Amino acid sequence: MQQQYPFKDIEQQAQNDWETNQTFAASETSDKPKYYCLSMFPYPSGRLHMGHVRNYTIGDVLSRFHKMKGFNVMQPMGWDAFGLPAENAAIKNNTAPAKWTYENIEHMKTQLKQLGLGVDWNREIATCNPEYYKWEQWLFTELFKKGLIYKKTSTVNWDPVDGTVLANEQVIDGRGWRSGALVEKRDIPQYFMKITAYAEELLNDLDKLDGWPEQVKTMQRNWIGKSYGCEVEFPIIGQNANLKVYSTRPDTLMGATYVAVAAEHALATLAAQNNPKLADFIAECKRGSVAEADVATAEKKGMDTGLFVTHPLNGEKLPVWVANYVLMGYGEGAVMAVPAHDERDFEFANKFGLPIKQVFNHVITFTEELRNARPKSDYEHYYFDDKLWKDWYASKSIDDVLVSMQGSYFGLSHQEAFDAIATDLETKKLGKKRTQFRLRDWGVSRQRYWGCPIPIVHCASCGEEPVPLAQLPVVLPEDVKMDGVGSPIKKDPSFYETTCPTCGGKATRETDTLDTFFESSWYFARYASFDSNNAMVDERANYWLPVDQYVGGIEHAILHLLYARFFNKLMRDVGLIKNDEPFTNLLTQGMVLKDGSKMSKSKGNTVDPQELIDTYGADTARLFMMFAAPPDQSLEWADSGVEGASRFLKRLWKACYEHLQLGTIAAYTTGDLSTELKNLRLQLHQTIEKVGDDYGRRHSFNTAISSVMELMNALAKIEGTDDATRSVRQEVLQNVVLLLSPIVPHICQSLWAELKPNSRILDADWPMPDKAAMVQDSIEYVVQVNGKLRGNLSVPRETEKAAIEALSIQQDFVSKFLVDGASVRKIIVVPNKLVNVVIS
RNA sequence: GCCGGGAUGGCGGAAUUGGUAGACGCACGGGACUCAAAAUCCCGCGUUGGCGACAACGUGGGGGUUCGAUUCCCCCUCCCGGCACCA
Repeated sequence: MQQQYPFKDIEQQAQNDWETNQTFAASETSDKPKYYCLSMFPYPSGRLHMGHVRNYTIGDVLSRFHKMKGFNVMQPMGWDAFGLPAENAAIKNNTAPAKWTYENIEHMKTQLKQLGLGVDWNREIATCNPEYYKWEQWLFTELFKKGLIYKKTSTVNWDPVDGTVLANEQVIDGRGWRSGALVEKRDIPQYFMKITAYAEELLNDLDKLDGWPEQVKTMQRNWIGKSYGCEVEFPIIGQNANLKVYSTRPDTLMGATYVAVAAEHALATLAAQNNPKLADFIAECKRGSVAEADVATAEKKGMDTGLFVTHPLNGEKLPVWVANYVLMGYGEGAVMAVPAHDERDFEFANKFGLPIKQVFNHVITFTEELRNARPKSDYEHYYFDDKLWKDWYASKSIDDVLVSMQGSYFGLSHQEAFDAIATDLETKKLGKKRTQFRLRDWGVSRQRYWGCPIPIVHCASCGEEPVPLAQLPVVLPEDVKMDGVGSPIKKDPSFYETTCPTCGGKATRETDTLDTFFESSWYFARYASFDSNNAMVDERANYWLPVDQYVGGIEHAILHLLYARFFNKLMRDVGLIKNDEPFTNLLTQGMVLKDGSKMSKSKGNTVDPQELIDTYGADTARLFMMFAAPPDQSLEWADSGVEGASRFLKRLWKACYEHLQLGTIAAYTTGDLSTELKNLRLQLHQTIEKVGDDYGRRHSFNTAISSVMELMNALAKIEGTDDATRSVRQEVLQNVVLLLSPIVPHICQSLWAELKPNSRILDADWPMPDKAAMVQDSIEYVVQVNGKLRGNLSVPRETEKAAIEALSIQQDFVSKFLVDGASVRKIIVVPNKLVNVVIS
C-alpha cells in the first residue's frame, strides 16, 4: 500500500476492473428485486458540464447504494442527440450536424467513464440513430391512424429577413437573433398530439405519485389547469351570431362592461375589413414573439372594434374590443371583461376609460336592511383608487355577497351566484357550465433539419399517408451542408421526392421534423429493450418499468416530465407496456450556479469539470458535488471547497495506511471495551443508521458525508495500538469505506482490498447497525427556563418524568430564577431531549 | 404578468415530526514542525458588552399563533427556475 493517495492509479484500475468484469451489465434474470435508476440523458453539447457531474453522481450514488442493498440494478446512459445547437454549430464550423454530434458523443462518453459511473454501457442509445427513431416514426403513424395526431394551423415566430421560423430562444427583444429583423407571428399548418385527450388522467394520476416532490406535482397540476367555469354567449348586435367566451367567474357576469377578443379572433378580422386603423392595430399585435412570457408582460393595448354585443342576462349593450392580453390559444380566444373583479380587466378599463361596475362586496353580516337596499344608480364610474379596487378583486371571501342591484341575484354568495347565473344562461340557451383545461395540444412539427423526419407522405390523390412500417425508418440524410437559411432536406429532391405508399403515384415527403421532446418522451422504455429490432419495446420493458428512481434537473419539472408521462400512457394504450406511470420516484436536482445564475455556455460562466477530474480525480469531484449542497437545491459553485474534499480523502487514506502498518486485524465483534471505545462504537453505529437513512429515504448526501467526517474526527482522537483498540479501529474503517463507497467508489474499492485482503467491496453488503452498541446508559437533557437554554442535565436512561421535573428545578441555573415571588407555572418534558421550566 | 422554489456567520451549508440555531466543510487568525516555504498537526472563530463568570441580541423585512418558531399562519422585499419552438 502506498503512503500517498494515488488517485490516478486507483481510479484507472477500478474503472478497468469494472469494464473487464462487466460489473454493471444489467440482466433480467435475477431473483433480486429490480431497481431501475435513470438519470436524464445529456444533450451532446461538446463537453460535460457541472450540471452533468451533479446529475450523474446523484444517480450513481443511488444505484450503487441499492446494489449494496441487494437490488438488481440497471443504470443506463444515452444521448438526446437531435436539436438546435447542432445546427448552429454546423453553420459556425462549416460541418454537418451529425458529424459534430457523433464527435461530441465520443468525447463526452470518455468523460462520463472517467467519472466512474456504474453504467451499463451495453444499453447505450443515441436518439439520432435510425434504429432508435424508426420506432417513434412507427408510433407516430399508429397515433395518426387513431386520430391522436392531427394537423391544424398554429402560430410561429417568423423572421421576414431570413425567411425562416425561429425558436423562442432565437427571438431576442422581439428581433431575430441573426438578422435583427422584427419578428412576426405567422400561421402555418403543423401536426399536433392530442395530449388534451389525456388531460384528466394526467391530472388524476399525479395523486398516485407519492415518490414525486410536491412542488413538481403542483406545477404540473397548475399547468394542466383544470378549471370550472361557464361558456357565455353574447349575441352580436346586427349579426345573426353570438360571441362565445369562457369564464371561470360567471358569478361576476353582472359586472361585465365590455368584451375583448384576441387579435387573431374571427370577429377581429371581420371588424377590420372596413376599418384600416383596426387592421393596422391587429397587424401590430401580430408583431413580436409568440412566447407567453412576452405576451403577458407586454404593455396592455387595445382598440374598439365598433361592434357591440348584448349582455345575455340584462340586455345591456357592451362594446367589443381587441386586446393584446387575450390569448387565442386558451378558451375561446375571447373574454368577458369585469374590471371591478379582475386585475387585468381593471388595468385595461382604466387605461381606455371603460366603465367599472362593482357587483360583489365584502359584507360581514348580511342584514335584512342590506338585502332590501338598492344602489343609487346602475352605472357608476370609479377611477384610480387602486387600494379600493384591489380589495374587490383580490377577495373571494365566503362573506362576499352579490350587491349588484340586478334582480334575483342580489345577496348571493360567489358559489350561489355561479350556479344561479349558469342555470339562467342555460335556460336562455346562451351558455352552460364547462370544465376547461389550460393544457393545450402539443405541436410537434419543427421546420428544422436536425430532427426525426415526420413519417408522412403527401399524395395529391390520397392525401396525408403515414409511411408503412416496412418502409421505416424514413432516414434523415446526414451528409448535408448547412447554409443557415432553412432546412437542407426542404431543398433536397432526393429526400422529398417519393411515391405514395397507397396508390404508388408521385408524392412528396413531409420535410418538417419532430420536436426533440418526442425522442426524450420514451427513451426510458427503450433502454429496457435497447437491441429489439422488431418492436419499439419488448417484454423486457415490463420487467424494468416503471423507472424506480428518475433523477434530473428541476427545469424539466413540467414539459419533459409531462410529455414522458403522456407517452407512457400512449404506449400502454397501444399495448406495448403495462404500467400507468413511467417514474415511481423523482429527484429533481437544483441548478449549478455561478455568480448567481445558471452555468451555461451562453452566459460564459462555466467551470470545466475535466480540470477538476484531472487535478483531483473523480472521487474528489464526486465528493465535492455531493457535499456542497443538498441535491434538490441550487448549488453555488465555489472553487474553494474542492480542496477540502480532496483533503478528507487524503486523511481517510492516511488513516487506513497508518492502521495497517501494524498488519491486518479482524474487526471487533465481542469483548469488554473502555468507555472511550464504547462511545466510538456508539457513534459508528449511529452513523451507519443515519447514512443509510440519508441515502435511501432522505437523499441527503451532504449530511451523510458530514456525519462520516464527524466519525473520522472522533476516530482520529483514539490513540491506542492494543488489539481491542485496533479491532474497533478496523471496524470503524471498514464501515466508513462501505458507507462512502457509493459516493467515492474508486478509493473505497482500493482501501477495502487493503483492509480485507482477498475480498472485493463489490461483493460486500450494506452494513447493518449493531443495536446493542447503540444503547446509551444516560440521557443528556437540555434544560430551558421560559424557552431559553440555561443548562444541561444528565440522567440515567428511563428516568421517570416526575423525577426529571424535580431534578430540573433543583439545578442552580433554574432555581436562581425562583426569586422575588416567581414560581413554577409549568414544566414541559420532551422525552430524551428537553425540559422547559415556565416561570413567572 | 402567471405558476413553482429559495433567503440562516466572511462563504457553502446543518438543525429529519414545533424542542440546544450555526453540525460538517471552506476562508480567516494564532501556535507546533521547518533554515525557510509548502504540506501536515493543534487551538480559536455569529454580533455586541464584560478581565471573566456571564448577559443581551441574532435565521431577508413586518405582524401573529405557542411554554417554545429557521420550522406553522398572514403581509411584503429580493433572487432563482418554468411559461408550451433551448434542452
